[in-house]
Amino acid sequence: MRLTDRQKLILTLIIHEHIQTAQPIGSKTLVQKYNLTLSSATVRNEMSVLTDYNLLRQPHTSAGRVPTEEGYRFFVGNLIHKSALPTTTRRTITHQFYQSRQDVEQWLKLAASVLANQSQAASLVTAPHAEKAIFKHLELIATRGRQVLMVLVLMGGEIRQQFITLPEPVAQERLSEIAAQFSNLCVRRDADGIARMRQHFDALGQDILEILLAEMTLIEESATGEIYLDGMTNVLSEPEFAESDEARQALHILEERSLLENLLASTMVNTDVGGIQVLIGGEGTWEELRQCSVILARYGDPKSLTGSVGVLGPIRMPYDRTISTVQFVANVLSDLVSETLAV
Amino acid sequence: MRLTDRQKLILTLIIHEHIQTAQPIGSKTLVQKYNLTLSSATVRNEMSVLTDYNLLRQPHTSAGRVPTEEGYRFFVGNLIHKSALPTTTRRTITHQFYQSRQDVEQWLKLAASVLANQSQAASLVTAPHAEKAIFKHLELIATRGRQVLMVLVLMGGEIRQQFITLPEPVAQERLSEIAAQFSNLCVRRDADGIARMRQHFDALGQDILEILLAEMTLIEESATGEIYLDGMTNVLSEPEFAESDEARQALHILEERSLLENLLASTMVNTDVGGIQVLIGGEGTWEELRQCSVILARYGDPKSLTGSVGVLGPIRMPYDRTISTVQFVANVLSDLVSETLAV
DNA sequence: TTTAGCACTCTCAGGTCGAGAGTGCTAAAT
DNA sequence: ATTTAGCACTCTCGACCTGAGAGTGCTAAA
Repeated sequence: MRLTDRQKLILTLIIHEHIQTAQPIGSKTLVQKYNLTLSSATVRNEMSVLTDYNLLRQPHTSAGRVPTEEGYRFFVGNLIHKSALPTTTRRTITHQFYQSRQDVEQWLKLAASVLANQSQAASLVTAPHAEKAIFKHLELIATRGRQVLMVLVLMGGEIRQQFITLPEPVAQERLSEIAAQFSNLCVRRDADGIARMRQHFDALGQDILEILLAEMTLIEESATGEIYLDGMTNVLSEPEFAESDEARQALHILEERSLLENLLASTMVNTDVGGIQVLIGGEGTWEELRQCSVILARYGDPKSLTGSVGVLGPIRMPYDRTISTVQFVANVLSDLVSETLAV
Repeated sequence: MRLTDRQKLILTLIIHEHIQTAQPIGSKTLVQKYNLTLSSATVRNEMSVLTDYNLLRQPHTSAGRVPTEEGYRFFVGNLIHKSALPTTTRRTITHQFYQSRQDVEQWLKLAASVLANQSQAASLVTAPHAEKAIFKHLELIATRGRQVLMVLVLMGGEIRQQFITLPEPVAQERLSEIAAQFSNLCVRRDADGIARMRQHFDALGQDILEILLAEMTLIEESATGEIYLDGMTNVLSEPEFAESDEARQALHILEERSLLENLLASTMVNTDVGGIQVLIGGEGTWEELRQCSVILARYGDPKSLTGSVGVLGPIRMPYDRTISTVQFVANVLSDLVSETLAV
């Protein structure tokens, strides 16, 4: 599909205008508003062509034109000029990160909050997660009776805590001893590697080893880390969701962890760190997202820890700005992660 | 305000019917539907009285009656018969808890999910939190360079992790030594107690001690632990929120952590473990919740760890069932917490 | 005290109507 | 070969009207 420059201009203007007003745009309005040196009739003809190409659509005969999903896709793919985020915005964001508590959880929450505010849409951020779980450190803390708190630290900084119940009460000194043994023998090993160390431990140690293995397998199997959401109410205030329950459906995806993981997994599979994915109107696969667009980026260290960050908003979304924002936040997170967490 | 039995019956029936239909209820409908041995005229007279008492309201002259907030309050305060939750439901819930992973975080998520499903409303659950932070265990794990991962365990099982930056790189053995020193000297002490141990530590130890103190103070100052939410989309599907943005406002409270903490703090202040608070229509204080009711209970061990659990739904809510559910989930959590976490 | 009867009120769904915005087509102008 | 003016046509949207239906309050009788 080859468009003339004028057609591209008109498509761009219509999208631009529609994003602001949420209304169908007519030929006359367009000419007036942008002082085009064209008559409305000419614009009408071009619009007609764009409609044939399925880039524009009329809600009904004799209303203005509205971009189709394909229109948006063409726009995002070919016409968008990747504007860098204004320096002031970038400074504001960076500032917030560097003055927050030095804590991964805080950073992720902050990233979600910043994205939600900047884009006025719902944001989602997943914790950095390694494909392979590599052991770093184990801690066992007696609580009472046979209950023991197990804290497992992986290379890269992922931490999991869990209460386990031992066959019989064990003194704290004994637990610390075993934990130290693990931390010495198993550091930098994966689940298989740890399994092979089995004979170095006594009965109690072996019990704990089994639990540890189960836990590490569990971590590896989960496709993504913890998921942080923010700004869901932003989406609700968009006019296109005023009275249908389309918004409810879209937000439902965010709430249902398993759906969300699917979405992330299938979208991120081809995306490298630094890359960005734009999913417009569900792309035929996600029925519930027919009215929504999702912009996702990957952050972290490609070889070890990666996570996703993105926003979900109405199709009618300021793509250039939002894409820049998502990308910028992903970069900031990448920096923070590689500074503090890298293996 | 003294009501006759018949007035109480009529009020109860109207509330009951309105909760199901979300419509104003007329005298004739009421008589038919519930086979009352009364004429509609009599019911009309009684309705008129209840309207004078400000327990009922007419959306407009010559529509049926709708309960007022006060009506709901009277109902919840005086007329409700606390029905125990059906045994099967209780078993289902208990079952889910006892077959989940033994992990506080899992339990809280599960509690939120169960409540949201059972009540078809939004649910909120806060992590158990002690008024006084009492030290139990410290762990220091070298990551790289001067970055150290600090894991702090409090009596009661609250865990906080944080990256700290030391003035210079320190070997893991040295860190473990210091951590062990803390765990020995400071166990069962509060922030003040730890501060008094300052002279027992060397320079590095004192640096860490300061960070530790700051962290403990921070924990104490935060009124509640982590907050888990679920089922926000349930609220959106209620007919009264179909086309206004009242729902958005209400859900906004759930998203804005600080607002939510206020709500919890001011509501829970008079509530003991085992007790329950019902906040109907914002009670004049919470403008955004004018259309909503919040039901909250406290769980945990009154002397050490407590948290809140509750739901937020439309005013038009099946109070008896929802209250039972919230109370039941609170009890289950109390049991779990006192079994595994108690000091 | 309760109830039958009745006049009255108000909403809601449906229908009609004109204004306004926008289109596509045609024929003239560039 | 494009571009543009002109015009007939289409469709929505809000305003307005209308009648059916539901519900009320009051009065007088049971």
